[in-house]
Amino acid sequence: MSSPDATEQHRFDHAAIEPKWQRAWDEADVFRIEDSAEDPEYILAMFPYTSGNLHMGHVRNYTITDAYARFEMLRGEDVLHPMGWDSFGLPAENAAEERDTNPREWTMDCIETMRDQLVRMGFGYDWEREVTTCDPDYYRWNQWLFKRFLDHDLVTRGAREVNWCPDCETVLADEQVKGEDELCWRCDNPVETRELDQWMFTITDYADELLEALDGMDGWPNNVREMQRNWIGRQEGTTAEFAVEGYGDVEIFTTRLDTIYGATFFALSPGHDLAQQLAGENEDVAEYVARAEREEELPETSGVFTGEYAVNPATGEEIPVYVADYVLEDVGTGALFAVPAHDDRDHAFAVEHDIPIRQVIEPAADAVGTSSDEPSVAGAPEEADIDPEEIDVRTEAYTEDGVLVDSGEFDGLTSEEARERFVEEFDGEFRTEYRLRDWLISRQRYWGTPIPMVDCPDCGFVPVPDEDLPVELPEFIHTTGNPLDAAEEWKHVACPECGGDGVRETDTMNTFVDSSWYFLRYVSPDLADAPFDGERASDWMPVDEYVGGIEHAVMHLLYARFFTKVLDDLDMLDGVHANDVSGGSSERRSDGVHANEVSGGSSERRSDGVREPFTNLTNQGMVLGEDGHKMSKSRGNGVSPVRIIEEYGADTARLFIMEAAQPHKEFAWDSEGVESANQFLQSVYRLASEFDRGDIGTGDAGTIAEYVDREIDATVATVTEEYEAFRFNHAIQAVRDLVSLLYQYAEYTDPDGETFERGLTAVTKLLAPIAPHVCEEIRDLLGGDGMVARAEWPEATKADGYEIASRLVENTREDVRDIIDVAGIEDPSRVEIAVAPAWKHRAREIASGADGDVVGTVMGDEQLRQHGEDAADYAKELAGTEHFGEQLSPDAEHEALTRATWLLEREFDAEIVVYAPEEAPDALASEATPGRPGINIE
RNA sequence: GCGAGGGUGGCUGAGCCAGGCCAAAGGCGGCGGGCUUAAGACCCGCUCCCGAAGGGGUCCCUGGGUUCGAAUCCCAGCCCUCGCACCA
Repeated sequence: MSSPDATEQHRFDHAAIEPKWQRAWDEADVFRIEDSAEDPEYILAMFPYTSGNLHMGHVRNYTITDAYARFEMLRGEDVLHPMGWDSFGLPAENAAEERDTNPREWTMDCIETMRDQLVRMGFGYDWEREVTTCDPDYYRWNQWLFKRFLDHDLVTRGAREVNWCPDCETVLADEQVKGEDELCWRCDNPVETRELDQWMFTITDYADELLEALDGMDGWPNNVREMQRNWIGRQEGTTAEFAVEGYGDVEIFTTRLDTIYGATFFALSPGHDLAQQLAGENEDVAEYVARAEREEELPETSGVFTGEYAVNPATGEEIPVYVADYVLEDVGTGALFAVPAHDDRDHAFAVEHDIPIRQVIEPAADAVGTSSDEPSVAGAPEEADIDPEEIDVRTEAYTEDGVLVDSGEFDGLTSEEARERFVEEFDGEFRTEYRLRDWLISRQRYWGTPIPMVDCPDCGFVPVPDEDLPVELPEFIHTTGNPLDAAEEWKHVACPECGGDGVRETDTMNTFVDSSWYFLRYVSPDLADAPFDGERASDWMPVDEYVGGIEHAVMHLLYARFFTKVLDDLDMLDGVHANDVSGGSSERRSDGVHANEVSGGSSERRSDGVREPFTNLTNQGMVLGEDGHKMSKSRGNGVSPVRIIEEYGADTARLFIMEAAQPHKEFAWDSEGVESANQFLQSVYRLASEFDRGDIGTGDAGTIAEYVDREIDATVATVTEEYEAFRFNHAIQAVRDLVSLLYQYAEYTDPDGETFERGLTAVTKLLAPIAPHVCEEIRDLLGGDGMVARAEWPEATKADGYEIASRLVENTREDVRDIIDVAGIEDPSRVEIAVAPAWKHRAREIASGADGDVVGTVMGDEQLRQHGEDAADYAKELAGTEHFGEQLSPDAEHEALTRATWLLEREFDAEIVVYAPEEAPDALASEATPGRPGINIE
């Protein structure tokens, strides 16, 4: 594999250096953060589920936070960058079954393995803050918090429809029901639905705030906020009652009360109480309801007439009542008045069932949409009117707002006015409906947090007293159903209230409860008398940078927001809002996924503070397999992090991942890219090593050193900006360019030792957040004080006029190339370069300030007139220029080109002469203009 | 259907928010050269068209518009990706 060639001695061995530095960091407590730290940068990655192995998604996620955390540390920030384990959950039970062990042992083994892998990746965590959710010291606080929620009426218990596997005797999550046939994932038996009493958190109490606060969260990607908005699904509408003779009033919910005059039938969902009742009396209805229950999906227009009629409160008319599957039980009230003229589904149903279609809304330009707060652009045609004549509701529903017609005395009202008006007219009630349901936290599983309640025949459900917490899990029992249910000894307990025979609640909590506040536990992981130190949490929160997968866009991120708001309302997080108002708003992220508008009118509640756990959120993109598809076992395109660590080392893996794409974008694994990352690291090491051994001779400082110095400063400035903006790939590119420049420098001449070392040191620090091990090794080699992990981030700004000078040099080089190419010059021996004389700069200056008569203004200048014809010609040229970019002074141009002479010499292998402003031969100087020197090639 | 994000040179992908050396970064692929016995790796150039001195032409999904000036801003359309959805 390795032949001992010359460069071999300048290679590093990742297998040797990585563990070495990992140990060194650990021994020096580099990543410890003191409790006394004040408002540290809180950088957090979503903690992993303890599946047993890190995958590339984890590696990417954790490389991002680690690099950023190290960067902030180097800049002198206190950094909180903790790690923990999302370690409860059903897979552990299954694994335990398969392997004949128990979930605890299995999980603990997984944690050991995964922690080891994290360490091997070189991730710097404060392991003293490690949090493990399946540890009783953690989940006791789930129980404690559950009780506080209970105290504050945020817990309810009620019947819910759930998936039930009769064979396994347990509830299943939706994800655990396979395919269209709805089979149990474990035993392949058909799943039933059952109504069970379940514990729930009333997250719906916070629906409005959860929704409205999203507008101000400009550190979050738009798509996540939108997904949460969709999920919460607020609908503002109206309820009203329709009387069905003999059966009383039926409540409906509608967002289009304005169309009520057009209601030509009434529809109930098959699950609606009245539908069920009618099924008992009418065979057709019974048959249809049964069919709807049995079959997954009925045709959209299916339905059955019940023989009953409902009274339209607007018209007093009787309209037929149907049971129809397209009416959903859990939307609104499960009953609606149908307006075929103005709703697509109602329309289709009416056509199918031969029900009249009555138009009651006509299009009207000024009634479309809501208030038009944007004055129409001058000259633009009026808001596209739709000709009422062109609307034919017999063929298609007209679903836009408009003006009422055929609505009795209300004709002419706009839809919006009508909705307001009709609420009173027809005894309706404004109501806001949500798609969001209360959060069902009950799970009939073993491996979770026991819900701390005791069911007493006399007292009902009684909470376990705080002093008896935690309710610990009993020994795992292999059984088909819920092992807690089978744990007889554990289950039977005295009622805390009356002392009588009670039975423990055998449901455990959904594991999303664990992850809804773990970021608070990191603040004070060992605290014994509270879930977290409120004061410190108030100072340290919110999390400044939260990074994780998009799959948690709704569930976890919504629950965590909910918890944070509740904890604040329980006065456990006093300072969070106060702190949050000023700090933490995200300036960065020009990645386009963030909000472009901040809500103007903030609600009153928000003025109290943001009450949000995560200021900036980044969803890292997926790491795809080499074939461009999602990595999966079945495709066999997975790449194992451990294998990569072994073969190339953690630094290479980290570098490759970070340079492959910006964090939020997906990218495909690419073994050539990995190879290239590795080679780059080796070449950085080689350069340092050669320099260290004196293989690179050193000479005097001169213009080349000046050039290199400026590039070093520029690189430092660029890299700093790019890190701040989470564009690590751009940062790496800049470092690569600098390394390449250093190579060229050493190749061209004996470099100035000081400059060269400064360059190497800068590279080491700039790269350290991403490839920390090699950088430590190089720093060691160069004899730096202490570790890079604790070094100081270099400070530098780009030199004055740096960008303009770079462009000048680059353009000049390109021009030389062009000329040689186009003129077909075989072997240039001499290149003469002359910057423009000062008077041209002056002319340009004057021209840029002139309005109108450029030539006149320029020639009006006494000094310029002395240049006669030449000045006039140039003035004409300038007159045609519309935009004057910034340019360097003649001297600065001369200096910039002189500094870059070596690059030209090196490239063209010719003598290079750069004339000072007034020294050039006239012919050459006359060609030159500011920013564009005259060039002569022989 | 509603909403969000996109469409850039052979591919990938920056730039777009804050319009101006933008024929448009970087990478890949391709071409030429260096190094090498050779291959690989590495290094240096080229890679829209025309051009015998740095010039000209065309170009950033399509079509309009704003502007002295548009890949960038505005309008309309087409297409893609994602989220939600028999949602009253």
